[in-house]
Amino acid sequence: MSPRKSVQKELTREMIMDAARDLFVSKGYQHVSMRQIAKELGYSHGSIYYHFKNKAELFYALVEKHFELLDQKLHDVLKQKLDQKEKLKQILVGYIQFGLNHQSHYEIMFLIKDEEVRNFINQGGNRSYENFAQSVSLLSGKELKVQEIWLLFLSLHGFVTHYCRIVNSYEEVRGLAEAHADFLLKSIH
Amino acid sequence: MSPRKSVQKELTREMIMDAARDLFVSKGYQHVSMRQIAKELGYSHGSIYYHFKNKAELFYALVEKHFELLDQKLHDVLKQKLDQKEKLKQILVGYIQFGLNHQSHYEIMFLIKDEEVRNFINQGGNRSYENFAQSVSLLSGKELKVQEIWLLFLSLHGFVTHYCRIVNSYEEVRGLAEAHADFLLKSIH
DNA sequence: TCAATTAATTGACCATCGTTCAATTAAATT
DNA sequence: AATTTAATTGAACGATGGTCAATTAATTGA
Repeated sequence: MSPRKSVQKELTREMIMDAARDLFVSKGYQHVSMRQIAKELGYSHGSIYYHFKNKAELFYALVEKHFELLDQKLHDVLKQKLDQKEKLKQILVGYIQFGLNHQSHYEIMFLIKDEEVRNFINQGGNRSYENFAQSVSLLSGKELKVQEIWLLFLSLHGFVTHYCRIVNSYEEVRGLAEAHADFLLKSIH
Repeated sequence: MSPRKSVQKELTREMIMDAARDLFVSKGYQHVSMRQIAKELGYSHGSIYYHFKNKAELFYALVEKHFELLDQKLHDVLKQKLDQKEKLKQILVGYIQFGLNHQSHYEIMFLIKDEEVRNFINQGGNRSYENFAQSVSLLSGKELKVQEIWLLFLSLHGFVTHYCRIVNSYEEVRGLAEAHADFLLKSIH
């Protein structure tokens, strides 16, 4: 009701991000409004603009955290006790798994074309891709052209893109995802 | 200015589609408004709703035609004088070419997640895919699992998806597209 | 301690969107 | 010529993302 609430009740970036995450994940970027997020929090929509420049920046703040998660996932696979061939497959499958279990964020990371959102991306995306590429290169056992790794990535990307929003979780396409990984690995062996 | 203009100046579905096509292709589905289309035509925005139920249906009317174009393209490749291996590659490359030279429509055909638009699709998309799959199967020379063809398609799809809107035409990535086709063909040979 | 300053929140406001629909007028039908 | 039908208009609706003066709490300094 009143401007400037007592300090215990002050809105924080974290509070906004928590509310926004749920909505974005369940409804997708386009179908969540700033007013909905504010309502969820019990604040006016204007207040969000005090903490985030606009909707795209708010979403990107969430996405950044998810890039870290993707990096973490890769790291986890690498330190598993598996032979190289197995690890390599795990990386590919793990990438698909990540994409399908964080659909709304994957959309923003790699799918959204909006100029606005576009401007925020790229740093995180490139870093994540570099990690991916280097790991594949190391584990493949043979000299791979950078181009080949890129094409491999695009092929994984196609799988995720297609099943994003068609499917509700990775589990629904686990078998096909593994087949896709095998299919692609044939190209580099 | 007046309702019900003289019959020579009557608005037609074709007129609307022509104006809309240009706008959609240059700006993308999301960034074209019904008012813009109407303005382009010199009519009020309401008039479009007399000819099309809504924006999604208008767009889908355009997309249907592009599916026919895609089918035509496939047909053209098939009747070329090439050995099977060459034809197969041409199909893959041709698919990418089509996607990148009709970006805004490709988006709707295979990328858009909006419920509204979703409902209109599928018939055309499935038929086109069936054509693609059957051709690949015929030309591959060996018994391919349906699953393999599907994964091949998803891999092509990833390429198109990524370069859609990053690039302005197929020409800019011709070399890479051909490399992608070669890369994928290694998986089924 | 209390005035001045700063920080956080509000909600009216703007321009835009897709869509609906009563009113209007030209064309077609009787 | 009267009536019916078909096509077009533009005001209106309920949304959207975003801005900003006004307001009030917290903080700072004298």
